[in-house]
Amino acid sequence: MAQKPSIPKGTRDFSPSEVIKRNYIIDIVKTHFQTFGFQPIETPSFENSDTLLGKYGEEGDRLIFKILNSGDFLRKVDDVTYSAKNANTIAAKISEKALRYDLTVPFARYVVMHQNEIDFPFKRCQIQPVWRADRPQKGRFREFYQCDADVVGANSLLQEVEFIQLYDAVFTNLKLEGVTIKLNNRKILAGIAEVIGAENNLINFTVALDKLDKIGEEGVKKEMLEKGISQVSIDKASPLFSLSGSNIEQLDALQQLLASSEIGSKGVEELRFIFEAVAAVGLQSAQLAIDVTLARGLNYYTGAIFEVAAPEGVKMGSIGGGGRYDDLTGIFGLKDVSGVGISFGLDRIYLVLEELNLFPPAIDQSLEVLCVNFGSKEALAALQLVTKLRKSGVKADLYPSAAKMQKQMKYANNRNVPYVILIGEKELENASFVVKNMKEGTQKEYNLQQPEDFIASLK
RNA sequence: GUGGUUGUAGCUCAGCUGGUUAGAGCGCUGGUUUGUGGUACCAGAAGUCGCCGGUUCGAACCCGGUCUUCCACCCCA
Repeated sequence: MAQKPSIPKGTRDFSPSEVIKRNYIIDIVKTHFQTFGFQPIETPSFENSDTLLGKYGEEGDRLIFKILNSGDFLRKVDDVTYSAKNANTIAAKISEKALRYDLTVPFARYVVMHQNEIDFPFKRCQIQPVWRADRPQKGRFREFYQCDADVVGANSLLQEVEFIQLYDAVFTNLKLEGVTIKLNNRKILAGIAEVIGAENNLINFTVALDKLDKIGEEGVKKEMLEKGISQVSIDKASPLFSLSGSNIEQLDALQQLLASSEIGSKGVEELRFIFEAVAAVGLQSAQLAIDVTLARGLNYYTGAIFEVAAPEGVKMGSIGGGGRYDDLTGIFGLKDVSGVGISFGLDRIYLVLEELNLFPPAIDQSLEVLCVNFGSKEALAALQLVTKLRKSGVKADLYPSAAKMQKQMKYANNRNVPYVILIGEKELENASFVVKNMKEGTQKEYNLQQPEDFIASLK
């Protein structure tokens, strides 16, 4: 080992306690996915490049990890292409596969490929890693997990309501209180653009609007001007910046503002339905808030747009997001299939739970009982006891060597083991075993033939 | 992809304008205590100063490159 080994930037190793905590989150997410009726699927880590490229915009294409072809791939590149030194052109020749960038596009591909086996509406969930050649920051990695739930083939707005409930159920179960589910509708954005006369500049308009909480009203207006939106249009959009009051009040204000726009009115109507339905079923711990500045990946959303913000005071980007896309599978040739879905950002939820100290206290308790090893004869009796404990479902272990007692006790202490069992010469003679409660420092003796008494005390 | 920032013992960090054998706390190992951890006291081990190159009599410190960390853009989970 001449050189210290390392891992690529933006990737991480997970230690035992980290894996346990990640699994804790995954288990909760998975449980609720299932109780809401979603069926799990998995797709390959890498796809054909043409499945992914062009689906996330120019910016997205740049962030897709491309996989080099096998063999003597440079042979396929002719001299003209080679000497032109255009990375994209050459990449297309030497790379035909790429790591998946999210779970939604592979899912769309899956639906199209399996359309004849699927019973629609199809509710699927998927928990797998994705990769992005992004520049890492806190909460931004190049390899991270997404937990997605989507429905295809159902136009009803009840789906949107259900996803809000799903978010609420998961975050409530995780004890993460005070998350805000922000809600918007693409139709409202389109309506606003129409009303102010910027419909040809919709994307620039919404991208700028999306930055409101970051750069403020003046910043947004400045960016809109730079992006070619007229001062007249910007002035007309002014009421948006002063939108306030309850969700219903904001909806009323929007309704007035968008009265002349058919699509905008439709968006307000949809949003109102969702709010009223959610109010009727109630939420346990999450807040639902209308946010007209919410734009997100405008590439394919056509209706509702969701984003989940961590509780106030936690500095973290969104911990979940999603929306409706009326024609996602269209890009793969299957028309008129509506889809709506959400995603949980596992890695960010982990960081938030860690910051707020919300993991269950005993979560990293990988061992309940450790038997001290006093030597070959005693260890055999201890192993028999350990075997019985394990059969009863107790996480038990025997220290493998007759090391110094101090060392064994210290090991138990460091591993957070609540009970240590001692079977030495004395105990063997009495056919007993001593249990030390590591937290309280007390000891109790049990009959070696009747470990049930001890096991019962653990429950 | 653009601009900036960081890297010293297992961990968290000191290290003055470049000057002999690079320090602390925690952790680790051993001992006080050969059947008792977490507290206390004593002792000890442990670092190619991220990596490569340059300037210099001399570099952890200055310069260049590179990797990594974090931050602001971009974008996003």
